[in-house]
Amino acid sequence: MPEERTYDFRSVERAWQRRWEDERIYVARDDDPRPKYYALEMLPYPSGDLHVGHAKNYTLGDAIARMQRMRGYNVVHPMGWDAFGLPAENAAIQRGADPETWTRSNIENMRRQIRLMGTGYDWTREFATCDPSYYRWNQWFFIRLFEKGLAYKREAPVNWCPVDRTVLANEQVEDGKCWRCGAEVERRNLAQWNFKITDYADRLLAGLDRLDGWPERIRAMQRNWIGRSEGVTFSLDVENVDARIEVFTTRVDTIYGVTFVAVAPEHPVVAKIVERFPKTRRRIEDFTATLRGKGELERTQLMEKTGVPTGAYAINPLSRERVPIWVTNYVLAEYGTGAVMGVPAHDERDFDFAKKHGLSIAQVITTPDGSLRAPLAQAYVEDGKLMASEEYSGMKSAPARRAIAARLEAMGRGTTTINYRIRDWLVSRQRYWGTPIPIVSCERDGLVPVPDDQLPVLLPRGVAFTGQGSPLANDPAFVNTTCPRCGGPAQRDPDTMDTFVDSSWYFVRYLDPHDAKASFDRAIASRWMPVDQYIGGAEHAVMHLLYARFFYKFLVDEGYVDGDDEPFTRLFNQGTLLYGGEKMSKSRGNVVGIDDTVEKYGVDAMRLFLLKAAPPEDALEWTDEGIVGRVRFVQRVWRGAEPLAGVARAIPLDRLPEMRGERQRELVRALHVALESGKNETETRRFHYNVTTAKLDEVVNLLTAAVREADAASDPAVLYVVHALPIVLAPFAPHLADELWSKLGYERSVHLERWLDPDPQALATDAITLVVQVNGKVRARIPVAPGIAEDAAYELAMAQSTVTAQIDGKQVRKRIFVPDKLLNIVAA
RNA sequence: GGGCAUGUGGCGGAAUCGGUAGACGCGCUGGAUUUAGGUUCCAGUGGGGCGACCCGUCUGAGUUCGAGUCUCAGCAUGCCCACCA
Repeated sequence: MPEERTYDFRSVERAWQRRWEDERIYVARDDDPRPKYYALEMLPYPSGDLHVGHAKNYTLGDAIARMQRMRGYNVVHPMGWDAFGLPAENAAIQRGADPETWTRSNIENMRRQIRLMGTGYDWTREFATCDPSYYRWNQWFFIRLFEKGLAYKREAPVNWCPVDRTVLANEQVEDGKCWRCGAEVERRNLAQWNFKITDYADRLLAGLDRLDGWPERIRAMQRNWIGRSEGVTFSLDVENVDARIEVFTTRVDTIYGVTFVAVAPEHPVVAKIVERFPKTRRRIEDFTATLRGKGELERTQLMEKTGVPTGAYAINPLSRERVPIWVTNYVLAEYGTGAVMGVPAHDERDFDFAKKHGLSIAQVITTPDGSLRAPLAQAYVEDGKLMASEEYSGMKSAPARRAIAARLEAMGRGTTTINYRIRDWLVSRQRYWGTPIPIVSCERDGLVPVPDDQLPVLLPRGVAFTGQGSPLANDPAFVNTTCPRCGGPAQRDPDTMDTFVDSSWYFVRYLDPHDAKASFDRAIASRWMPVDQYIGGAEHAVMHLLYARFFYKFLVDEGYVDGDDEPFTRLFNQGTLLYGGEKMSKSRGNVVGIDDTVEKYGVDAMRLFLLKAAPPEDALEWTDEGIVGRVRFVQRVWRGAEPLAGVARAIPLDRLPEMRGERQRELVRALHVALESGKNETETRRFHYNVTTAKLDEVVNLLTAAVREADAASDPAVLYVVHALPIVLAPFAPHLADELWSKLGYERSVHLERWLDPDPQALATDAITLVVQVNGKVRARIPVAPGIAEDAAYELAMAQSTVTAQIDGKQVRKRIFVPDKLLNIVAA
């Protein structure tokens, strides 16, 4: 039996959600004259059901978008679906579900749940990346990249996940394991499509310096991933073999300490040496066999450093010494040149290897004071002073590097080189549920792009999901086609694109989502870009966020969008939601559902809890008790304000009300403290609305007390706060705010109102508390008038027994006076 | 091993600048109201002491009139990177 004054959140919340959509209050217009603000949460994958962990992410984005809208911005806040991907296809294999049907029904459910949370999205911009009208432009951009030489197909050792049965990009291998399923990744030689992200390495790095609206942690992770290192690449002749070995080193100052050359088993020189020295063939092949199929993790980290001598020798170009060439497991074929100079005295890895295989160790760097002498117990890897290095002996490392680099360059043997750890983005996937790669392979014409007017290359329906081989490769009707150039028989590429391609430009498509003639309109996109506030978890630090930055630079370079080539001006990393101490996730089985929570406690209570419990960047523990406090808050607001709803219409909020006494002053001040907090948290982009909502508690607590007074209904200050309250609540508890606002007699939604500016006069106080310290310890708090002079304050302080008792008999040495705040008396 | 964070009551957390430590909420305790009350209202709630007081922000040093805040060292936790030559 609901009591008269109980706020019935169930019916109220649903009614407002309907009205907001009917009135299209979140639809952003391109021609709106107000300054634009693009708020965006990372594109969700429609996995099925939302839990309150998702709600945490969307609630923050929604509060920011609502706040900025009320602060006078033309806000665009879109939502859509990252709809391609493996789970849909796995459901097809396991349960016979059609991936599209499965995905679409998940989208339906998640859209319903997101609406249930009352988030103010502009649904007119919604799309799913599996819509042909979207992925068509994936294909179109793929061809543009291909034309510029930025998409290329190449056979190389790649990461293969045996469980998901597809290749993976380097970024998608974590600790040698597949980022999705955790299976140990294998190495395979396959011909695959790559995007040349390495061409953008320096710009991706330089751009990070400008992104001061990004968490430093994410920038550091990207810098680390790109991994720029400066050094020298030089070549060594191989004795009696017609070949040279190129090596890359950042420590060319240690070149006189080279005692061996280590090469990766895949290095081409190995074949030439084997040809020249057939007796070593067996040994090398046996060794290589032990490594075959082993992932990079196993080869480079789990296994001990090992190797076999090839029997050949390389010549140090400066010292002319001959040093043995070894095939080893610790040199990566893909990084640098696939070969390194071995300097055991000054490199830990080389030291270990030399010790194990009895290779000599030649010290060529000593400490600046020259005290360090062989035999070395471990590698000395610091810079120092050169020794045993001919004319360079005695030089410091840094100048020696420059001098030796110049000498090698003059000899025509070397160049200074910048090497990057990042590798090209491998985008082919041997799976069905993704964007088909729009390239046809013709025996005569080679790789031919599908003409633009034949896009999209549609995913065929009704293919068989056997779990054996790629569905597209097994479908002759799809694969067999004619060459667009010569008309002869040709084959379609049977692979689909990495779904990270889909999410690399979706944020631009939102701005012109229904364009059938182009990916998006240049003028419209340029008006809205870049994204002003991007919100998402840190798990995409070196995947999505790096790919999207690369892709957007390409879009700007090619003139598809004008303006800065960084797409996300500011990035906010949400903390995860924990439940029972663990991250809330479906796979852990510790989820708290949205539907149940909303039904039991209400949307606004859920939103307020998620905002209030912790700063948004921190991990937050969900508790069923904690949300009860927010349910109480919602009810308290209603019980406090609603009874006064009919008393007065249209209280002016642009000026302060008459305040009859200190209680009224305090109440109005509390409101303005909350307004100021909301403003500051938004402007500084800290978004610590946990503090702002705490200030709202104080307002409501004071209001509840004031309303109990007999004359509350005729008190201008109380009525002023009642009328202002919906505005300050609106970004955080949007339904409660609008319900109260309409009860107060206003026709238009409160979300179309202006946020109120905190009034300095309301924030000012006419009595302040002066803290009196003796030797830094608080001894008294005296109420004083603002602006009190030091001498007057001192006199008041010395009238306090708690102060004089501490000074008792001591000499006052010093007085520290902070106006209106503190007086510290130093006595000894 | 390297890098970056973080460390405050029983719990989540507050505390622009170095200036009243613990706002606000949960929980707990006591009281009120109610036929009843799991989501009502009020009050109290860092520890110690009867007490004017003493102690207290991971530990230890330091700077300062004054340190949760700054510096150094250590410990703990979390995240990221980890044979990249």
